[in-house]
Amino acid sequence: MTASPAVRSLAPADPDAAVAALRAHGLRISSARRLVVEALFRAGRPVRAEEIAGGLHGVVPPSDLASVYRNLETLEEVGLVRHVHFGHGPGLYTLTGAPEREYLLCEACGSVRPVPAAELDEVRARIREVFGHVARFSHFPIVGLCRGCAPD
Amino acid sequence: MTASPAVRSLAPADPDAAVAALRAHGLRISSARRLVVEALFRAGRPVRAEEIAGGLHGVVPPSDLASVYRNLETLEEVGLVRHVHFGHGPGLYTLTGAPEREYLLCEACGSVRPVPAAELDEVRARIREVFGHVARFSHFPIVGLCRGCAPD
DNA sequence: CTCTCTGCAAATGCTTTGCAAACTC
DNA sequence: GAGTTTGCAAAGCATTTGCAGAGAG
Repeated sequence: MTASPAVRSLAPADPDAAVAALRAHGLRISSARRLVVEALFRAGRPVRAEEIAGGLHGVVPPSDLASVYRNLETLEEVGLVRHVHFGHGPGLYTLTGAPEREYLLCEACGSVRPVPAAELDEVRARIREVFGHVARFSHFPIVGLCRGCAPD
Repeated sequence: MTASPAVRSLAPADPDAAVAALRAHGLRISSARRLVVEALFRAGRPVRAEEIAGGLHGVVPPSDLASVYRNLETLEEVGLVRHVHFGHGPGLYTLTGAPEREYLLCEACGSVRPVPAAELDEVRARIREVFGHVARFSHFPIVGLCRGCAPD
């Protein structure tokens, strides 16, 4: 069984593929929308809406913050984007990807450790056994103390 | 080995004990401060700052929102209070307690399931084995699908 | 040509801050 | 009295919304 093109459509490899996916959803491709997509690909990590609007330090042209938020929302509805909350700051937006990543946040040193979702499957299985609950750590990270900050 | 009085001081059983703990930290007991403490004991569940300021539906006298926030912050510093975030709304404040509770949040039906922290110790152990990370689920819940909402 | 999407500005929701007066110790 | 803490008002930050005009299909 080989990977079908349909599978790829969930995690486009580049901005053009992402734009094609948007068109497939009946969405129009404005320059503002394309820009958000480009910015997310360029960033390659979760970023604030404001960074995108600000042009990612000159990497893409600056654009309107409200439009960025509207587009991020649209892209989330379509499943191309998601966002995470580390602590109390603004939400951080990132492309949904393969491999999907989930996060461990250290509340002592502030470090964020992204891990492929599969590495948390054992933990997920344990949670499901005990509570019948299927856990996702992609919207909120697993908060605690990283190896360096935990005692002994 | 019997429980010492010192251990109890971390989780006062009533408003007076809590107030005594505050005094022990050199804090003054104003009526606004006492009121926040009373409200948290009365609520018995995580509540919004605004609910406290609003008097918890007539249970305590209404008070100033800014003072409520300031006092919640002070109480958190002292370790008497903590807060949780379920989704995007306001933070919810609660007394630190014995047994401490952590939360499972269903993103489909919105249900919140509080569980004694000890019930998550196995899960915590697994996370520590794999990642060396000591997890706490008290600031952010474990988000996912509850038993009723998860497929098969 | 139609309907979506944008840019701007203003509004919203939660939380923090400045400051003079009130209160605790 | 000295030093906290309050209440009020205003500011701050992230995000959302209204609306007329621009742009995509």
